[in-house]
Amino acid sequence: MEDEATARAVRDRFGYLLKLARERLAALIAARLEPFGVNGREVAVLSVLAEGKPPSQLEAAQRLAIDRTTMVALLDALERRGLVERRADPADRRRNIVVLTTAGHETLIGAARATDEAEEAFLAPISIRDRARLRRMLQALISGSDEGAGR
Amino acid sequence: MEDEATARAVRDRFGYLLKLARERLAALIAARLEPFGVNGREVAVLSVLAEGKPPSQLEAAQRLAIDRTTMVALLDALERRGLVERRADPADRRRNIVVLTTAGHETLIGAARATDEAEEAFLAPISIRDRARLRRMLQALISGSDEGAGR
DNA sequence: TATTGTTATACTCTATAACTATA
DNA sequence: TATAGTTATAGAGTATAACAATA
Repeated sequence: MEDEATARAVRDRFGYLLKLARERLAALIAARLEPFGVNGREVAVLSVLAEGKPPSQLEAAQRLAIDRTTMVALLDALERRGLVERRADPADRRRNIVVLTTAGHETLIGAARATDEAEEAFLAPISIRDRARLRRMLQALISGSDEGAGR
Repeated sequence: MEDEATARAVRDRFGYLLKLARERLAALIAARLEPFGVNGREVAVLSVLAEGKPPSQLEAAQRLAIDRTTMVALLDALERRGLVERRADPADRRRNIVVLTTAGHETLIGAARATDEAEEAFLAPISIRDRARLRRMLQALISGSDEGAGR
């Protein structure tokens, strides 16, 4: 029985570690993304639109685990800058198919590379082998829940 | 050269993995903390107050990597519920030393245990050995920056 | 002059509820 | 009846600027 039995150091908690890790990565990404005029979430949206066949707004939101109402504002901003276009789905006119414009594709190329560099800088303190381990562990921790279908 | 050279899957990015991991842990903690009437951040504050000698508001904020203006509202809420007390520092009357009340200490005991259980549930998908690895990796990634002094 | 705590304010990210148009 | 997109709204969490008290 220790003196501080109840007071496990906050710095050892995973909540704290995950918070700081994410903040550090976000800062690195933000710095490298600045020249492209998009933020990390917007790059994620552009990436999703480039993966496989163009999704509807709802599908895009689900792939990113964000709310569909959040996606509306996100796409408004991207469309205003001419990076994406909404097109009514002929097969189901309730849906908007979202596609990258040429400008959007070009922005994605540069921004994706910048994000890769930021991740590289983030991961620099650990070995290549540990980076793969870390990715696998995080994936295992995430799929422990039934996320993905969720939101 | 692949077809999707620019579109590295969003799900493979560490930003996405860290976001979802943190969300899952937060949900597990929130569920187990409900009976104690405190949230995760408040438990973190109580923990910091119990570690070593009682800190000032600013010191408590720095140890948690949160802003001192955020700490004001956090302590207001905890003090209103009788879990902490602010005491003017006799040595420097600009500072408030923040201490746990008896009720605060009792809440911390139960809430810290509940948080431990939530972390255990969160980490269940990976081996004990990997949990230690994960903690070490995250700590290495965090200290790659000059956090801690920051804010 | 600088620092601690405080207040006011605002911004980001997120979620809920209710509406519309389609199905 | 149910779904996709939208709007309005609100709630966390955070940060900035400016102020009072104190150093």
